[in-house]
Formats: sequence, structure tokens, C-alpha cells
Amino acid sequence: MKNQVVAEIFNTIADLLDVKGEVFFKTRAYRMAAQTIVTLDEDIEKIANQGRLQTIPGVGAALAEKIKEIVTTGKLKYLERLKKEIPAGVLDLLSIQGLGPRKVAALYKNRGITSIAALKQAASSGQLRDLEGFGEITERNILRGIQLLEKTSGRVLLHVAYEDGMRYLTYLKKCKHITHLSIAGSLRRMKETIGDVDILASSTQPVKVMEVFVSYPEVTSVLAKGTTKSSVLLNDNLQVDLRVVEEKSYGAALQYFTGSKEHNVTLRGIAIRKGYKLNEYGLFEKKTDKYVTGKTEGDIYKKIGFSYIEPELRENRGEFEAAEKKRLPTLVGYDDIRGDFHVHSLWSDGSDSVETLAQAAQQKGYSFIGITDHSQSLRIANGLTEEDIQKKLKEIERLNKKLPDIRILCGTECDIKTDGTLDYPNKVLKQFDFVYIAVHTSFKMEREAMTKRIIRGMTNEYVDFVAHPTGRLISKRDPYDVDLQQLIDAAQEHNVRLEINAFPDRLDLDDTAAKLAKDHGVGFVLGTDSHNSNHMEFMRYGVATARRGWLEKKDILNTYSLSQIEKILGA
DNA sequence: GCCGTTTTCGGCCCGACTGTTTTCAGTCG
Repeated sequence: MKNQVVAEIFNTIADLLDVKGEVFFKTRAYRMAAQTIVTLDEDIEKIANQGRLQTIPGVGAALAEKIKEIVTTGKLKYLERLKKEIPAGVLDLLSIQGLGPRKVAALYKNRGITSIAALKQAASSGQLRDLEGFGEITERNILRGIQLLEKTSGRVLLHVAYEDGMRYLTYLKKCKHITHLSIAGSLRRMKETIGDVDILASSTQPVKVMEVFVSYPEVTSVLAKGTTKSSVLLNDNLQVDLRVVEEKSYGAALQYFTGSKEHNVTLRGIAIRKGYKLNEYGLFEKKTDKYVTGKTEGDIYKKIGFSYIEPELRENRGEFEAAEKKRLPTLVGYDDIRGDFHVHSLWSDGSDSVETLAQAAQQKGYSFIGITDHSQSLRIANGLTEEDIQKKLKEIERLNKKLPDIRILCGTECDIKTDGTLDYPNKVLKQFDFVYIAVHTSFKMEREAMTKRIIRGMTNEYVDFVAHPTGRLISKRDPYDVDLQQLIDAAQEHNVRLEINAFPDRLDLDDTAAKLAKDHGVGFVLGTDSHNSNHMEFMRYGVATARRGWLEKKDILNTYSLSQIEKILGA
């Protein structure tokens, strides 16, 4: 699939044209096309070969030619030309908060700045303040932006933002001037990483609400403060924005500030075609500017002709088509989960006993917990020998009698060796209630060998699930090189479920891969990969990822009743 | 650069806030 390649080139062109000062609509055309192409189910090369490029929305004659060139030669002369005009480092400057294409262009043209390091040097020595449109405050803001980028690379993991956001909400709920209050933005959509936290409130006293907002104890600096919008920085460097609107605009504003940007652009386009105008204040008749609705999101979607679209689906990945045809999935709910399949105990590298974990699961209202310790060759994680397994089985048998309200399932997270054989022989594997297989070694294998390795593991008759199928660690380690499509086909063929690992830096499979797998009839399990009982809280991020992948209750084994699960697993 | 149930030309989402300005450009979402 060259879709990603084409999309990246188009996005780079858009950035370059922006800095060159090209009209906004042209650069947007490149970005829109890139976004569409990357979410296509079909291979762009195939579409190009069949001469159907211009059937892709947002692709006209000019872009079709460019795609053809990329697909056949792997390069694009137009991009090479642009790159000669603007050095690569200049585009890096765009990632600094507060710097857009105009300022970046000014920095490059008037000061010859082509890297973040050079910018930092120039700003700290006061060389930018006499540039037109710049001043001392701009210099300080640039330095702060660079510092922020260095510290957090701009985004934090979902769970960090979620916890910060929830604490902030709890604080704001005490403010009696607020009538409605919600998280918005990418956090409400539960994206795997979050740039900043958006909060929305309705009030008749916005100025007072802003006072309360900026007085939150965890705030270290106030970045902006107006009557409808304020921004602060928390002590962990996360930025939080608050918008305050009137009651009659609350739904419209919630829709607007939840995004995604791509979802909203499409929705507003559709609204216009139907004779409306949609903004954060409400849905209006286009001709008369008369207020139609805006109190709730549901009203707005309904009026424009759709059923309600859940926040996790608002990525412009086909949700409008589905909503129009009444084919939106009924997403798995955060409360539908009846147990956790992936938990490590003291037997391997976890820090809690099986009993402690089982009690924690019971407290969460679960009906089962799967204890999955590592297998023997993973010495670094204290993998279990065959002898250990016998002892562990006995302990679990005893605990199941002692704790009748929760079923403890004895599983394993069994290593897939480099040749695709498993770390335990079949006579051992068959003693477990269920078997996860996983790659923990030799991450750097060639694509073909890695794909074969995992698929061979899946063909073993005792294997039920594949743990963290791509091995990625968000912003730390790339996924190993594996042919996802082949993995999905094998999962379907051998009736093996793929895991959505809920650990915040894994979320593996991710949302798009999960959707792809679902479309091919694959089933799923959720596992937190907990190494202590507190980690079991991470389940919500697994559910969020499942929801973003359009998964329903029936797709996920954790939502089944214990008796159904026992039957399916033969446990 | 794309697109058309008003349009093949002229729109394309737009409002809030900041900082640098003396009335507005740039950035962000």
C-alpha cells in the first residue's frame, strides 16, 4: 500500500506551499486529499492503474497526475523543486506552538533560520524582536514553545490527559455558575495521544467562570484569558482550554469543539448543502440567519439528517455514510466489560498476588479475571517453568473455591519463538484455560519472516489470542514489521482472537487496525497487561480504542457471560 | 487545487484571542 507515502508527500507539499505563502485553499486541497487517501480501504496503486483516481473525493486532474507519478517512480518532481526552495528544517519550525506559516516564512527569509536550534539561539539573544510582526513577547513565546516541544514532543498519552481532565472537571463542578460541563476535543474522542485538553461549559456568568478556571491549584501559568475562552498550563506542562457558551449554544459548541476538524469540515459542508449554516453557536438557516437548534448535539445531527454520531467515531472515516444509511455500529459500552484477560501476577513479573488481583477484579464488578504470566524462555520477566505452572494451577484452584464470586482463569502469555514454534509444548499448553501468544524477542526481523513467525504460532490448536499484535509502544517503539492483512486473514482462518491491549502506551491493535480486522470478520479480546491491580483501570482505554475501531459488544469476548466464555474457551 | 439539485467561475468555515499594531495580521481550533 503506497497510500501512506502519497499522503505524506501531499502533506509535505501543503506545508511547503503554506510557508511559500500560497493561498490557503490550495494547501487545504492537498491536506484533504492526503487525509482521504490515507483512510481509503483500497490500494492507491490499484486505483491509479485502473485509471480511477479522479473518483476519489478531493482528487482532480492535477492531483491525479501527481499520484500517478508517485506510484510509478516513487518520487515527485514537483516536491523536489519545492524542497530546493525551502530547506527541510524550516518545516520543523511549524511544530512550535504559536508559529504558523507566515512567521516561519519571515524567520527563514529575513533571518535565514532553518532549524529549531538556530531559532532558539536567535530568540534567546534577542535577534527577532525587530522583525516586522515580532516583538519581545513573541521571542519569549517562541522559547516557551520550543521548551514545551522538547519536554513533551507536543503530545501526551491518553491516560495522562484523561486523569488531568477528570480532576479538572471535578474541581469545576463545584462552581455554581456553571450549568453544563463536559470534556471536548480529542480527549472526548479518546484519541491515543492528546495535544491539549478542551473543556466546555455553559454559563450566564462567563467572567466568573474564567476566574474559577484560572484559579485551579494545578495551574502554573495562564496563557490566555478572555470572556469566552481561556488557556492555562498545568504543572505537568499539559495545556487546558476552557470555552464558555450560552445554554442555547451548548450542544453546537460541544459538537464544534469535539471535532475532529475533518469531521466538522464535512458536517458543515453537508449542512450548507441542506440550506443551513453551522457554527459553535448553533445551526442557522443560511438565508435568514434564523436559529434552528443548538441545545444538544443530537438535535443538530438529527436536523442535518443523521442519527447521533458517537465522539469516538468523529474522524471522517465513513461515519457520515454509515449514519445516513442507518448503519452506524452500536459501540461497545465502557460498562459492558465483564472481566480482564491479560493480567500478570507475582508468579512472573507482576507485583500483586493472584488473590489480590482477583479481589480487585471482584471490586470492579467483574465476573472473571485471566492471570497470564510469561512463559519459560522470557527469563527477564521471570517466565514460568512447567513446574511453576503446576503450582500456580493448584493455587488458582484453591482460590476459586475461596472466592466463589469471581472466576480466576489460568492463562499464559506464551512467547512465539523466532521460528514460530511456541515456548511450551502442547502437553503444557492444553492445561491452561486459555493461551495468549506474543512476540517479546527479535523485534527487528524481516517483514516476511515476522509475519510467518506469528502466523505459525496462530496455527497451534491450543492458541486462543494474540497479545499486542504489532508490538508498538506509542512514541517509543515502532511496530515490528508485519503484514497486518495476512495476520488478520490468519486470525480469521484459525479462529484466533486479536487483542486490543489496553495499556496506555500500547493500545495495540490500534483503532484503524481494529476496524480493518473487524471488517474481515475477526474477533477480539481486551486485556490491560496489568502488572499490578491499579493497572486494571486501563481497561477504559482499551474500550475506547475498540470504540474508535467501530467495535460492538458482540465483537469482544470480554462482554460475554462467564458461561459463554467458559464454553468458547473450553475452560 | 477542487467542485457544481443556484454556479464551469468563484467560492471554499470562521470566531476568539494575542501581540503588534494604530486598525489588523497571524495563529489556533
